[in-house]
Amino acid sequence: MTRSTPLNRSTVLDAARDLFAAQGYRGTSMKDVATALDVRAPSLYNHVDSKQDMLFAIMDAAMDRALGALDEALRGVDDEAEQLRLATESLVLDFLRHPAEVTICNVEVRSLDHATRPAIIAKRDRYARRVRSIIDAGCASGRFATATPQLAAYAVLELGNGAKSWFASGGPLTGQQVATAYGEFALLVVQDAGH
Amino acid sequence: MTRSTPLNRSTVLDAARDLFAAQGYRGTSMKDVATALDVRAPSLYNHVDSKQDMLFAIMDAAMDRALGALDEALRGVDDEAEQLRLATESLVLDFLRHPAEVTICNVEVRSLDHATRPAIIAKRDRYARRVRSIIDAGCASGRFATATPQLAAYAVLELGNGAKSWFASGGPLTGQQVATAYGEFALLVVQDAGH
DNA sequence: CCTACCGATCGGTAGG
DNA sequence: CCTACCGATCGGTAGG
Repeated sequence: MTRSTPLNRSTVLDAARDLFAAQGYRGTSMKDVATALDVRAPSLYNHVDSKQDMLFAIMDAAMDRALGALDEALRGVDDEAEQLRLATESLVLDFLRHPAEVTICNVEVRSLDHATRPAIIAKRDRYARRVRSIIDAGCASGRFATATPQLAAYAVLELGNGAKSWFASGGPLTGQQVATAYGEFALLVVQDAGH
Repeated sequence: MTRSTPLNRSTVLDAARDLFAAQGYRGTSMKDVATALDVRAPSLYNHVDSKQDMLFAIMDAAMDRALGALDEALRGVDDEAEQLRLATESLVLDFLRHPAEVTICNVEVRSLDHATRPAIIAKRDRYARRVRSIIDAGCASGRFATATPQLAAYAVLELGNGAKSWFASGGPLTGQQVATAYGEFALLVVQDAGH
């Protein structure tokens, strides 16, 4: 009888990801990760340097993936309204497809070593700044009409979490249907009431 | 020289709250809490039963406070649009005034004992259901016009987190200004695009 | 990949 | 309110 999953860096990180998301970084032991893979804890160190190494690798890859998806979604699109809609859909779909990574990125920044935390924060800020700059550009061109563009940006960035919560609660819509609805919400948020 | 803060259940819970919010429940030791109060760890047990007791007490009180604030905000208000605006403002102001408790309620449900977790989940669901029922009522009366009322409810519930993030980043507006803006956003979200 | 083991820290108790 | 201490568990290493 062979092991259900081969043991390598990728499968170790996948197991750690699921446990970190469900129980938290501090609430997960190396033994927990090893047990999920049906090995003993010391064996993990053949594939990862440390528990902290796993956390950073998971978060860094998740941020790169989200940033790449945003780039891809916006490629060749000039209209600010279309940019905002597509950016929101990209964000929502990323949250729905990768809820474990997103939970970890939201919660475990505080568990990162002081040495590596700034690198993750920088990528998170880059993501936020892209959304904010779409909204600012739309306000400058007159395409959007909100008096509080900064607040609108934070509201839009939070929509992914709303979609994730809804999806986790077992709602019946497909991911694309949810993403489409939230893309519409984002466009509404950048319009002042009454317009 | 006397101690800066008197030691009683209330001050112990306040210290635990700040540390749980900043470092997480599992990332905070009884010694950490005791050190913040300038005593030794065993002394805490004169005021609380256990670490788990502190977590539950903090979360339960926070949920009761939020539910009470929502009741207060909606008292005597019949129009669904005004209800949704006031509910959103109440939610946002609660998030801005009590960011530590809100962070704990968002993150540490998984750290609750299996025996006490359902009680907290029930209160959180009660809160969500009130917001959802406002939106459903507004859709039924024709006051709102969204094709996806369930998704709108999750989006509105998430707005408080957006406000909290924005506030934590050092934005220059007052809490009431942020709450007012997010109250407007909520009303926009329950209108279909183009209406 | 394993067993055996390290020092450190954990929540909590005894007993005053 | 303290000191002293308990068993359990932690991340990680030695050595094969």
